[in-house]
Amino acid sequence: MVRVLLPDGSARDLPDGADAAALAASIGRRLARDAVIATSDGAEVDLCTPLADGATVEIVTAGSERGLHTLRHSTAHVLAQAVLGLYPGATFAIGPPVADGFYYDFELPGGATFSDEDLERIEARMREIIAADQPFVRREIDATEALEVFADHPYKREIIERVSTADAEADADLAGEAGGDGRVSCYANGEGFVDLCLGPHVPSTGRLGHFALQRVAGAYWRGDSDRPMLQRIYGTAWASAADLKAHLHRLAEAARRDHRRLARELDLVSWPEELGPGLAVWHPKGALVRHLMEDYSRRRHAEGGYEFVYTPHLAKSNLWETSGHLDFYAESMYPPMELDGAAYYPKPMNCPFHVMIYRSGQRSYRDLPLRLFELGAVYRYELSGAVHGLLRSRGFTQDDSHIFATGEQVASELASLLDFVLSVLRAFGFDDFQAKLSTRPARKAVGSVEMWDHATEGLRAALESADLDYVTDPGGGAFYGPKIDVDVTDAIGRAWQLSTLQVDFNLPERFDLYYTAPDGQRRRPVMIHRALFGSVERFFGVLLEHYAGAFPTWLAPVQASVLPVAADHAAYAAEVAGALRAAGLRVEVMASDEPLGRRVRSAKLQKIPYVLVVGASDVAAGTVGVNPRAAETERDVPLATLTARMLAEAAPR
RNA sequence: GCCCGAGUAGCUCAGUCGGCAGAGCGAUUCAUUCGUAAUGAAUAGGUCCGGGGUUCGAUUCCCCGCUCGGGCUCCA
Repeated sequence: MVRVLLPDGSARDLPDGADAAALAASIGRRLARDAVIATSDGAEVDLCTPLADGATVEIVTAGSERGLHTLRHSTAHVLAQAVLGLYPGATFAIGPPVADGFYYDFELPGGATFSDEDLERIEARMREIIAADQPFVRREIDATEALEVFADHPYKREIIERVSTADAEADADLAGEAGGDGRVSCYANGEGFVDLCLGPHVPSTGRLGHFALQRVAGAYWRGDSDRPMLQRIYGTAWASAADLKAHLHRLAEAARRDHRRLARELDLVSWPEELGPGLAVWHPKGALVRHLMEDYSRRRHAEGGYEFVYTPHLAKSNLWETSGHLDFYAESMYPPMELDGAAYYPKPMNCPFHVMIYRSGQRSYRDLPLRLFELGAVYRYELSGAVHGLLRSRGFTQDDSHIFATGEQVASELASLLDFVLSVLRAFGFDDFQAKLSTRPARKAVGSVEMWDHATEGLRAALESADLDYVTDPGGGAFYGPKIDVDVTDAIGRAWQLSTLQVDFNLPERFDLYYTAPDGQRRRPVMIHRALFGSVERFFGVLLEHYAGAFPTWLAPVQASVLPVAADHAAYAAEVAGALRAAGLRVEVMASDEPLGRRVRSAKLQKIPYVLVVGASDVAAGTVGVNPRAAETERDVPLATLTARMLAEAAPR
C-alpha cells in the first residue's frame, strides 16, 4: 500500500506501484479523462510515474495553465516527429511551449526552407500521429549515451554538452529541454522518434489534437544573430475545440483592430512609399486627434509644474560624444551630415539638449526640482524588419521630460511623477496597469551603491504609495540608473509598455552639472527621464487599437454628424450643426442625396459618436433624433438637452 | 540586418499554363427626397511595385532592387 495526500488535505491509499493515472481514476472518471500530468510534492511528473508513499499529489488537468503548458509541449514533440519523418536529413533544435501555443526550430538539409504547403503536409502527418495514440515513454540516460542517440543532431548535442558540463539552472534558454547532472532525460514515441526533454508529457499522443500550425519564421539559434538562422514553425494548441476556436476568434479581433487598417479606413494616417519605411503623414482627422492629445498633455504638464522648452533636431558630434550616445547608441542613429568641418547628427533623444538648458546658467538648490518638458521629434535608424506602422517608426515624437533634482528630492519627486503619469493615462481610458522596477545591474553601473539604493527605494516607495502592481527585475536597470516601466492593458487584454521613469546618475556626471547647495558647496543634481506616452505616434496607435477606432467623444475627430431626412430639412440641419459648433463641438452635415439609411450606415462606419437625424417634426419643434454610437436611438430630443449632454462628454475625463 | 510570404484601380481582391486587364466597394454625373447600418443607372479610374534579362510578344518566366506583412534580433 502507498498513502498519498491530496491538495484538499485528505489521504488516499492505493496498491503498491500505483501511478498518478490510477490515483486520478480512483477519484473520478472525469478527472482521469482530463488528467495531463501530476505533481508530487510540487514536482511535475508523468501520470505513469509510480506514487511515492507519503507524497502530496495533485492531478493537473488540461484546463489549468500548467496542464495547457504540457499539452503544448507535447504537441511540439509531435511537430518535430512529423518533420523528422517527412524530411530526411532534417535536424531539430528546441521546441518549447509559449503563450497560446508552441514552436519548434528546425534546420533542413542544404539550407532548404518550409513553405505554407509544407505546413499543411506537416499538420496532416501530425494528425496521423495523434490518431495513432502513441504513448510517450520517458528514459534517463547518461550524457555519453545521449550524444550517440543524437549523433546526427548537432543542436541537440550542443544542449547535451552544455547541460552535462555546466549549470543548467543558469541557462534559461534551454527552455525545458534538459537539465541535470551528467544525466539527461528523453521521451520516445512512435517508431523510433526520440527527443531530448525534461518533460513531463501527456501519457499518449491521443490526448492532443486541438491545435493548428500557424506560420513559419526564421529564428536565430539561441536567439543570437551571430548564429545560424533556423526555420521556426509556430502553432497554437488548446484543451478543447471550443478553446481553439475562441483563440482564433481573438486573433481575428486583434486583426480587425489593427491600427494600420483603422488609420486607412478612418482617414487618419498613411505611409506613402515615397517617404521611406517607418515615416508617416498625418491626414486632417488624424492630426486633429493628435492635436487634442497633445493639447491635453500640455495642459496637464503646465498644471504639474513643468516648464516647456524647444530644442533643435540636430547637434554636432561633440554633444553626442560627451553624452556617450556615440559610444553606446551609434547603431540606432542616422548618419551625420558633414558641414563646415563639423558632423551634425539628427537627434535620437532629447536629453542632452535639456542638459544644455540646465547648464545655461547657475543653478541653486532653490531652482530645483527643475522640470523641463518638450514634445521632441527624434529620429532613430530602426532595423528595416522592426518597423511597424506607428508602433515602431523611424521618426517619432517623445513627450519627453527631464527633471533635475537634489538627491534628497528624488524620492518625493518620483512619487509625484508616478501619480502624474497614472492620472494622465487614466484620462485616456486606461486603468489596468502593471509596473516593472529594474534595479542595479551587477556588471556595470555608474554611481555609488548608496545612490542606487536611495533611488531604487524611492522608486519602490512611489510604486507602493501609488498602490500599483509591480514586479522587480533584479539587475535589469540600465548602467546609468534604476527605472520603472509602466505597462497598460488594453481593451482586449494586450499589454503595451508606454511610460517610463528613469533615474540617471550618468549624464549629470558626463556634463559636469552642479547646483549650489544652501551651504554654498557645489553638488551634483540627479536627473530623471520621464516619458508618459513614450511616443506620441505610438500612443496614438495604441489608443486606436484600444478603442477599435471608436474614440471617446472628447477625442473623436468628428463628434456628431447631422443628417437631414430630406432636402427640405437641410437648412434646419445646418442650423443644428451651427448651434453645436457654436458650443465648441466638432460637427459635420451629411446632405440628403443618398437615402437616409445609407448615410446612417456611412456615419456608423466612421464610428462617429452621435448620428443626428432631423426631419419635419424636428424642424417644427426644435428637436433632433439622436442615434448614439453605443445606445438606443431617441426621437424628439430638444437641441439644448443634446448640447448639454454632448458637452459633458466632450470634456476630457 | 536575417528567415518566410506578399505587391494588379482609392480600398478589398480575382485573373492571365506568355497574346487588347476584371469584380465588388468607393469616386463622379444623372435620376431619386427618403425617419435611423447599403436606391437605381451611367461614367471615369491601371507604369499589373521599379529596373534589367529571356522571348516575335512579359503583368505572367528569370535576375537585381524597393515597399509591406509575419517572425528573429532590437525597441518608444
